[in-house]
Amino acid sequence: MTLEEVARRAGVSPSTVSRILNGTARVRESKRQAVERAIADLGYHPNVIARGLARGRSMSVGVITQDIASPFYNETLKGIEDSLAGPGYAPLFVSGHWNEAKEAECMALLVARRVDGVIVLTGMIDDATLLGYALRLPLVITGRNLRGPNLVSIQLDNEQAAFDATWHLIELGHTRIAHIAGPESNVDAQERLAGYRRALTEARLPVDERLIVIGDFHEASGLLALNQLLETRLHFTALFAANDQMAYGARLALYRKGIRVPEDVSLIGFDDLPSSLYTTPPLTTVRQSAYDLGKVAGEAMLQLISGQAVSVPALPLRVIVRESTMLRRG
Amino acid sequence: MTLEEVARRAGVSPSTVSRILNGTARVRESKRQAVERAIADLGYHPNVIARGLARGRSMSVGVITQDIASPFYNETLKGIEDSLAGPGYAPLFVSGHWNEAKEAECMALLVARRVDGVIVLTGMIDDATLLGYALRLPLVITGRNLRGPNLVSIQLDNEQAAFDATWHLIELGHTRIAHIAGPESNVDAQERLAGYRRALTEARLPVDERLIVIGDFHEASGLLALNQLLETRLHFTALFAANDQMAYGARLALYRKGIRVPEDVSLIGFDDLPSSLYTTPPLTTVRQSAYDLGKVAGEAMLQLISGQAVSVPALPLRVIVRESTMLRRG
DNA sequence: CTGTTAGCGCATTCAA
DNA sequence: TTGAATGCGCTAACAG
Repeated sequence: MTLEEVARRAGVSPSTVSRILNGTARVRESKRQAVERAIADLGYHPNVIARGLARGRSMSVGVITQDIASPFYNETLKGIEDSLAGPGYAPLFVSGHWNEAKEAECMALLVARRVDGVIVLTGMIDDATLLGYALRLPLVITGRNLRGPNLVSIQLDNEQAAFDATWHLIELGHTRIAHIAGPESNVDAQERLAGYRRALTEARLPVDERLIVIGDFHEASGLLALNQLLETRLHFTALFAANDQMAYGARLALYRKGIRVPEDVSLIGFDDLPSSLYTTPPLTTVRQSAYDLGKVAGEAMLQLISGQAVSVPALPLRVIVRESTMLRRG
Repeated sequence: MTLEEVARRAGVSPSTVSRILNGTARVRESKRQAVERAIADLGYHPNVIARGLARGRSMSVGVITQDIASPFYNETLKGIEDSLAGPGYAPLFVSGHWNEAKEAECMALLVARRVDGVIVLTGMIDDATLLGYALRLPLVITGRNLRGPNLVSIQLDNEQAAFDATWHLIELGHTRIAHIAGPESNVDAQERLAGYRRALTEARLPVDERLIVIGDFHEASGLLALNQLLETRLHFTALFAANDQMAYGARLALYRKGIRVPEDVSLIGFDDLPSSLYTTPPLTTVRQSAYDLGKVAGEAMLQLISGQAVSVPALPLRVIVRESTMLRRG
């Protein structure tokens, strides 16, 4: 099924069919109907590949994610998919696996496929390289503070949200609050740690460095971190994990030791993964709408592509109080 | 950067460059080197779109999933991505949202983009339609028993695995075993229910239909189902949920009522989601390697595309005993 | 072994 | 308003 066959069957020229398909010019009503009939009869679908070649646009945007199976970024991918679908764009997902070299490969792959833009979800690529890419195609990037032409970065106020999370614990009367941080190289992790510190400081509480232990954002590291914490025999009545997955790990470690949540220690996470509503007890956490993040990123990309001014709405973060935190006892 | 510019810079014809790029024919070593230098100098990347047009192959395969953010199928997508990456294929993910009409749209979108094949992860489209599509392009489909040219279906023995899961409970001494089933229209759900029934029957235990309640594979429905079950005031000491997500919901409902797992009721799920290792207590479940499923599907697709004979390795399912099941008390 | 010549299916000039 | 001609970047005969 080609456009030419449609044209022949409708008794018009290929250009006319193309015009009708794209609304590029006015066409006599009778011809339009003939063409539409032909399209229906033949079950014709325009070849997006050919169209891409001709127009120089592929109608697809690349998305570099770290792991397509990440419970947090999944939701973001969904948001991207939804925002792009309307205007006929398709996302092309590639995984960088937290690896700078791999990420560069991904970018090359996307460039080779002539995507019309790339959305980078918190990548490892350095800022300079990224600005270089922005010279060639529109870029939307999350979790970074970058300014540049052809580039928009979407940020969430991790620092403030971490402050709020820690503050929630403080308000509940906790003074010995441990923190499981994310990888030191990760900007989000740094900001969350900073927010934790600021909250303690503003509350005139000491920051005990021994109460801060580092994980890698996965469940296993949360479990490990908590065991480390326990080995120090330091006293603490509350725990702030830099993401929900690590909170899950910590929660299991606590369970293993017979330490109750929230009676013995209050636990708060960060992300509000869908499953956090179903942990036992349901996890108090910071909601960042991963879905909205994706949606906003996709919309920004569309604006970038079409040359419009981009406006990025604020993405609010807020503490969702559930049952894993409670007033300090005694 | 086009192939033509590379040719000019290397002092050869475009065809020669193309041959070197594709290994289509032997080329004099000196020219090869000149071309390779030119490619490096220019930072040239072949235009996959143009190549697709010329060859009639897009080097991409469509993947129809129900929800790109599904914790189970995520892993599968990852497997697909990995298996396709080697030979230079890229997956194009689209979500059907458990909706037959939407799925048809997805298929149209994929056809319009001229994907070289489509992998359908347990779709809602009926078999006949699917066989129709298989006339036009290679199809790999999971969770169904279909035979046909240009089509391979990958199945897991859900019935046997559900039997094993139920049997595990029976061996632990449970005789009153409830089941939270998946949607009646879903083949996997049907098979799991059948396996549950067969296990009871083989153990000469009565099948109490009131102990079977239907969910939709999401957490919330598991919670709801359990509450329904509790309202009947029927006695049961074990529960088999047709997937882990519903098991999570059920587990929370139990927690809310102060019913202990596994002391008061043993709980077993199905899927072995990554997070099932971190629930409290860690969930006994049936492992189906979602990742392997994807890998196998991707490999089958590659074989189909290249016209090779397809061989689908068996995908074993097995019960992973963790801490949510125990011997029946008293 | 290599260059020349046609398309792949479509959008887009340019004329009419 | 419409058709004919041209080209997007590449591959694949076809000659040599």
